[in-house]
Amino acid sequence: MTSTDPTPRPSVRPTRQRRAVAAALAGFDDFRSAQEIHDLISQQGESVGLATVYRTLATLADAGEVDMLRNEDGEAIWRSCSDTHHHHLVCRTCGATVEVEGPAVERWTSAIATEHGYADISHTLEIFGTCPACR
Amino acid sequence: MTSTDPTPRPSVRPTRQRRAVAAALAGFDDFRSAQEIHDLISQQGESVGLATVYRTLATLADAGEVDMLRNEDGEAIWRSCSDTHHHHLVCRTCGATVEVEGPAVERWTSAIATEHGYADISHTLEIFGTCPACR
DNA sequence: CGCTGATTGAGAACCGTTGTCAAACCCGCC
DNA sequence: GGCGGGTTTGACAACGGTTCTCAATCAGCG
Repeated sequence: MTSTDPTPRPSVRPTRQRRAVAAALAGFDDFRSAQEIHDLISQQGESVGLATVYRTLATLADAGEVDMLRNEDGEAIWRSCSDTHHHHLVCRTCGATVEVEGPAVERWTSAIATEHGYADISHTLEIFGTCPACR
Repeated sequence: MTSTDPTPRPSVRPTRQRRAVAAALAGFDDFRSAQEIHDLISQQGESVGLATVYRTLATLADAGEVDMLRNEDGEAIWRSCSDTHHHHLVCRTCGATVEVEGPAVERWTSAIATEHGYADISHTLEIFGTCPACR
């Protein structure tokens, strides 16, 4: 509210815990739940509280550095991501993930939305299947 | 496992409770949570256990008579639907929903999946925006 | 009418996620 | 190097949606 406030950014500190979460994410190339990430960190000898893992993931997601989506059970799963808009093809058995881009889909969704008079459009599209290795 | 089993269908009985859930669903044309549906039934003087509401919704969803999807918090929300495969254009302000079909999207997703060797494909696609009335 | 399997409801259990709050920590400053 | 104050953390409780349990009840059929 105070427009004269001289410190607009809350200053995110690079702590050991945040580094551990980032490292764990870098070690995966597919989507993992917060608990799995927490387990991996523990197995590597580090100790980071589960609440901190959640907090850090939420921060990273806000910053656009990780994708967060929900599996079919409604659980949140995370993965580091490229910075362009894209969708995912996820193996529902092993979690193997392929990033896919679909200009056609982008065009189709905005066309449909415009056609119905909807503005300020966003969309979610995820594809689930069984990957070659899991069949 | 017993391929000789003579009664493949478990026979779903049309009970008072199931009728109440169906009636509640018919009264909405947008997505509602199980608890909201349960509340509506209570307000109408009927008494149906929450667990029964969940069970009935799950059954209806299996039968393809209602759509179930997840909002951004991961909660399940339901709505009665037409029996063809389709997606939704949902107003993020008032919840107004338009059912849309996208043969192009269906084709695109299965093409992408096949291309990467994924089988047994399913997908989720929802479009969010602001409807004409809410702008 | 009586049988039998399907269905129900109340509440406990479950589980992912978020809130609480005192202790620990980081960083700029003296 | 030592301080000071806001940031971050972790252990744990709390929360909320969903599912499970199981005895009581019900629906349809002979």
